[in-house]
Amino acid sequence: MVNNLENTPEHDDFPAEINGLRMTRQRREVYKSLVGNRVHPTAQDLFLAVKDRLPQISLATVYNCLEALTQHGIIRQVHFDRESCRYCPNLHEHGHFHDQKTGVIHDVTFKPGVKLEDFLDLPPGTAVSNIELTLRGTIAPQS
Amino acid sequence: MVNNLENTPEHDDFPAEINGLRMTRQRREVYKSLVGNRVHPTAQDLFLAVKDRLPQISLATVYNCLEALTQHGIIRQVHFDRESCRYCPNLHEHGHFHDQKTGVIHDVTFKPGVKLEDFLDLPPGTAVSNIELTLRGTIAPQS
DNA sequence: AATAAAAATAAGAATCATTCTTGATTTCTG
DNA sequence: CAGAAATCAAGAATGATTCTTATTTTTATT
Repeated sequence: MVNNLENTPEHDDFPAEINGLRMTRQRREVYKSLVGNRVHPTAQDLFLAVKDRLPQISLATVYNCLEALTQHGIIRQVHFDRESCRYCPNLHEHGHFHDQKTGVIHDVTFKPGVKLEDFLDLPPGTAVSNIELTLRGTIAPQS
Repeated sequence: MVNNLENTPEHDDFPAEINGLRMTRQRREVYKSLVGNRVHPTAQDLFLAVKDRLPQISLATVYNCLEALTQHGIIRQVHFDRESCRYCPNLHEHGHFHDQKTGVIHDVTFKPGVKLEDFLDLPPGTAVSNIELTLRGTIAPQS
């Protein structure tokens, strides 16, 4: 049988490996669909997007890819209540603002130089390894 | 048939209504189990706790009660990733610190007087109606 | 290049928290 | 008290995610 070249690097300059994770064709397509995407898609969204290029991909594989990418610190999960997980390629520390009118999710950055202790009363001795900040509300139309 | 007195106020001074929500026996027991509880229990946890007093209560009813209490602003839901919802009787604005060693969830308060704009770059015109802040990490043993 | 071992994938079954449906009770209104 | 509305119990249904298994692909070794 013909050797499958699917998982060799392609014409674009996409790396064969990121953070020690081998970039298979599936992982690469999932990742590429996420990077060019500001809407914080769900696994299902990405499944549909990737299907155009890999018609035989399965939803389970998309979940596997997202899990692998997350574990290797290449992407992040975002949670809104108990809705489907959403995924975010923005690795900078940031929160999310969910516009309740439009459903659009905006990244929200911390002001430079701000530390947790500046605005939170943390129990003594706490070492925070992960922050998840979710805001909900509306955005007034700009005049 | 004997009139059912289950839902009349009892010997304790528990109100018959809170925020416009009638306190049925089920809602009262669910709420009481949550108030005396610092561990941010799940619906399942509360179901088991309430069962001691109301052996015939169903899990679905516990969910219904928690939903009603939440809708009326009497308690709050707390989310950790996509784990089961947890419930919190603390209505003050606060976040949660999840100790990854012990699993204990601590309430974390904002320093007095702090405003969101003090530490976040919010899109202009945003009106925030809800904040969810989740921290994960560890707490060093106190010397 | 051939082969064995390891990793990744596809497909669909299984899981599990939550919601929904239905019929019975209970409470409220008049 | 009668009828309407709300609540409840029990179990079925839903839906996102995970798991299982067989197959395919990649890597390591000869």
